[in-house]
Amino acid sequence: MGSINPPSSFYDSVWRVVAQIPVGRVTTYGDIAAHLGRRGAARIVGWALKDAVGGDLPCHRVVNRNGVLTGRRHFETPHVMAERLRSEGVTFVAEDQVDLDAHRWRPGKR
DNA sequence: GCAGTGACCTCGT
DNA sequence: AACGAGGCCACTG
Repeated sequence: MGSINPPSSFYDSVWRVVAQIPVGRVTTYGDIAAHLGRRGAARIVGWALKDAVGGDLPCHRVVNRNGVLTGRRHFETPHVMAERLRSEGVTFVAEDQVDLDAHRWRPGKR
């Protein structure tokens, strides 16, 4: 807050929202896209995260509508995503599926 | 400027 | 209920 910067592109907006995800919480692509005003841009969110893998953005806290770690295969190693979420206290209902009902976070709430 | 891509979502059968 | 196909939008070559 305080200093706001105009988003250079849609990616910047996504990265900004993802960077505000608290620890131990997860969000979905559709929620981010909807928060940005683009419901059909859910795929673009994934693209932005792909460019953010290896950066300082908690891309592992973004899951699909089912809570499945769809992007784990794009990480350095497939198990990194789940390991990180578990390390933050996120519960799993399956090997590659997190409990959305327990850690669902919505953008804008910081 | 055109075409291809893709870590999704929704609808139809 | 489960499976398949299409649509959508923004970025890169």
